[in-house]
Order: sequence, then C-alpha cells, then structure tokens
Amino acid sequence: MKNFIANLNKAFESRVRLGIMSLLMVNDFVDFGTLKEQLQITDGNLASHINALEKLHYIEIRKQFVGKKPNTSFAASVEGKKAFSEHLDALEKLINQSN
Amino acid sequence: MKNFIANLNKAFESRVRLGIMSLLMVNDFVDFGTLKEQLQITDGNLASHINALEKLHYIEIRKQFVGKKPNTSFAASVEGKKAFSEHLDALEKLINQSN
DNA sequence: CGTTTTAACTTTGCCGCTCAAAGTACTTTT
DNA sequence: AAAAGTACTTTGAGCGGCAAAGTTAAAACG
Repeated sequence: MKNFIANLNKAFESRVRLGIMSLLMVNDFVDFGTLKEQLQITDGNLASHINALEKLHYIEIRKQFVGKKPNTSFAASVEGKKAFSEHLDALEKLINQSN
Repeated sequence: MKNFIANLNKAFESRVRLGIMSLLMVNDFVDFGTLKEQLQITDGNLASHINALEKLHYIEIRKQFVGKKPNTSFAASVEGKKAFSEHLDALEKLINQSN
C-alpha cells in the first residue's frame, strides 16, 4: 500500500487516452473515424493523442485503402497492452481500497 | 457503452487528487502531514490540490491544535464521496471492458 | 476540367494546470 | 535570540489539452 500512486502511468491520465486504450484493448485495429466518433473529439485532438501514444510505442498504425478511401487504423502494441494493464491494476487497487 | 468517457470526473484526473480522495474514502480526517508523506509531494503542491478540492466542496477542513502544534485535517464530504464513487464506477467499467 | 468533398493530419495559439521553489506567518523549541 | 516546525500563499516555468484553421492528396461531382 506504499506509493500506490506511483504505479499510475502518466500517459494514461487523460480521459481521451484512457478511452483510446480501452477501445484498443478490446478491438484490434479500430480506425480513425470510429475512434473520433466514439470519443466525440475533434480530429486534430485525436491525432495528437494518437501521436503521443505512438511515440511511446503503445500503439501501432496501419494505413491502407478501403475501396478508394484512405483508412488509418490503430492497434495496441504488446508493450502498450502491458503498460495499460499495469495502469489498470494500480487503479483497481485504489478502487478496492476506497469502497 | 456510449460515452463511457464522459462519466469520468475532470477533478479526479490527476494522480494526486486520486490519491487524496482514495485516502479520504477510507480514513476520515487525515492530516496535512500524513497526506504529504503518503503522496510524497511538496507542501505547496498538496495545499493547492486541497484548495481545488475544497472549492468543489469535495472535502472539508478541520483546523485544530494537537498539543501545541497546529494541525489541519481533511475529510471527504458527502458530495465528494458521491462524486468520487461515480468516478470510480466509470473507471471500473473501463477496466471490466478492457481485461 | 474545375470545384467540392472526404480523410487524416499538421500547425498555431490560447488557456489551464501541475509543480517546485521561495516567501510568509505564527508558534515552539533550543 | 535563533532555529525549526506547520501550513500555507505567491510566483513563475513548463507542459499539455484543445479547438480552429490550414494542408495534402485523392475522389466524386457537375
């Protein structure tokens, strides 16, 4: 129970990041439009969070064409899943301690 | 499963606030020094987070003397407990969906 | 063709927030 | 008298989220 806060990952503190990762834990390869719609944020905002997560190697990006339209999809990397899992564990400890 | 992010409370996004509230959910009236030690942050930083939580009426402050030393203690208000509980519920939904 | 639309960004810039450090006030201890 | 303890407040740097507007490239439209 010492330093129970230290195990929280800074990268996942924002609601948007939390949302992105939780969607990518369940579904592999969610596309840009779907994420934008689910999270109800602007495309620029989404792009910047995606960019941040990719720089941390927490997600992988796949660009392709679906029919004639460009389509960018994202998946959580092994490293990303591990990091997010650890973050959730830390949160779970807070929750179990608090209610 | 719609807007599962919208139920997260902005006030509890930071690790420090998360830590303060989770401590106050379990123990009523934790004092300044204890919080500072548990969270390992500077006194100024703690004071500002405390101030923010008080402005939201999420915590209550009790000032007294213990022996000859001033002692400030904090407790989660009913409103604060409710808000934090709802935040945790939203987090729990993320977790259960994600692992 | 020229214009408009769509998808996915990038850039810009504001605003708010976190945080450490330093300063303050008041009291106790030495 | 000086130092130390408690609890702040103030200051200021730095980061980070966000919307809005600009960009690119291809597609659809007329």
